[in-house]
Amino acid sequence: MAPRQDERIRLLEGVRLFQGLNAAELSEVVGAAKRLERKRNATLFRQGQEATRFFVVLDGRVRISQIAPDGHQIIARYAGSGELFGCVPLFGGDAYPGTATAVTHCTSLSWDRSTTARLMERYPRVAVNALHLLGEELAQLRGRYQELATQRVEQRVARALVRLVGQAGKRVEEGVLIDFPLSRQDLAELTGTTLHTVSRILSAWEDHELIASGRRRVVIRRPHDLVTIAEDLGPGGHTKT
Amino acid sequence: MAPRQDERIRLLEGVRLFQGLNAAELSEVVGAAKRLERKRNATLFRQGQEATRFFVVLDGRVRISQIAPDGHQIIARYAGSGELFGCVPLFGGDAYPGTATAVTHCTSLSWDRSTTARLMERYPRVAVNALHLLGEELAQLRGRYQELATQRVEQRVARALVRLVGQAGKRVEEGVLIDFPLSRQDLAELTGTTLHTVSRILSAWEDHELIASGRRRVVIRRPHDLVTIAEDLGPGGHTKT
DNA sequence: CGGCTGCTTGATCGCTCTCAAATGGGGTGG
DNA sequence: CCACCCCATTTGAGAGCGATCAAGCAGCCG
Repeated sequence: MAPRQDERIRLLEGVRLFQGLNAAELSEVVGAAKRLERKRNATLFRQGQEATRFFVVLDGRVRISQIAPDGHQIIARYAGSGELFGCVPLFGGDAYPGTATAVTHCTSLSWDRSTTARLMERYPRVAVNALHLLGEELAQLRGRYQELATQRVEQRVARALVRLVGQAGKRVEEGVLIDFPLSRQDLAELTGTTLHTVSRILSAWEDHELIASGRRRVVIRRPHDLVTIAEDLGPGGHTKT
Repeated sequence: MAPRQDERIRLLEGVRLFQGLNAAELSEVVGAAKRLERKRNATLFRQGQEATRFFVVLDGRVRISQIAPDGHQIIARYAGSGELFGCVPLFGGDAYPGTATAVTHCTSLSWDRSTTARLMERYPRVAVNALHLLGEELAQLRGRYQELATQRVEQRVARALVRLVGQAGKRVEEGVLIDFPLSRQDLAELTGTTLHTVSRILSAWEDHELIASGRRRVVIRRPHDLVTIAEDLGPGGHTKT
């Protein structure tokens, strides 16, 4: 196999949507894709735009946010390497429900609507994979929904950070760094609260040396204790020490 | 075609998961299904159980609820005729994420895991339909998530009722009745609040003759005004008259 | 070095939860 | 058919979480 092709295949190696396809098929899939590079803070697509393509992150991180008619904005999720976003064309939707922004410099592959349809038709395995991935996303969202409906802000922020550690945690000497720019405002939009409340919570945690944070930067110094806060059950005893 | 077969097909006529299948195929699908009848308040499956089957509602209404470790319960949704529930086997999940309860006497069809897989393999159209339906559910949930994150309780309750009117609204002389037993507690679990708060809100609406309600019963007398409350933007002016 | 953007912190308000108790409608069993 | 009891609902009082309003501060980039 040509080294050129080999390299191309490697791009999609970790992408679960294409799991089960062989080298030749993967190569074909990559061939049909458009590679896109975006620098930090650039927009990939906007909420309400016609959904012409769906994307896979190759490198970097992308923020998916939604804005309500009343101006309130929320962050639906962050997508990192190997993850899908803008999957509307996969299931025949019309417009993108959110806006995708590059949080770091990032590269992605994307396919247009008809190519997407053709791929799923030719390789039913892709459709099944898509079904699985969508199912997982649904499960995730259900969990977050329940969280939002039943838990206090502090707990929600803790959980959000725990999830982010899983997605983008990087060991540094102080602890575990969330490896992309993350402001208080971002955390607020991720957990359904205000930047003021997030700031107060992080300040309190900083006092307890649970985290170390700065401008758009969060390091978890004692992940285990954060998990404890995240999982703390019931409105009973809020033992914070 | 035998009238027997004809009748069986009719069962799945409105079910979008099987859209595109011809009569013979539909008949086969029905043949592989297990018919299940449950009376009011009976359980179809419980949260955490191994997900062995997936279901389609033929008649009646089913409540899907989730309970958190801390005891807080939420209602994920209500499923009516033609809708799917317990779709975990469709996308290879493990256990049911919620509990399904018959809210009214109801009948359903269900298929086991292997039959499901076989159906999707034999009729790729079914897999694609499933993808579409799941996509819609995801979009719905995203909307409700944003709602929960950004709106006041009164607005959320109004929206929940508006949705329920769409799903189960029935014209009666006073207005539009939500056509299944619906308690204050149910509405609270549907909107992420408490039954007390819901009770107060409904009482206020009742005073304004916007609704008429009773024990597990809600009639919307002025749907248009309810929609106004539901869509009322911004924290600006809460003009309630 | 200057201005912008993100962060902190105080003060206050009010929505909503919590706790408590009373009321009443409806279904059930005798 | 009636009486009783259970359960849904209502309503009050009070507390508190978190939003809102309002400044001031400090990195960082240009």
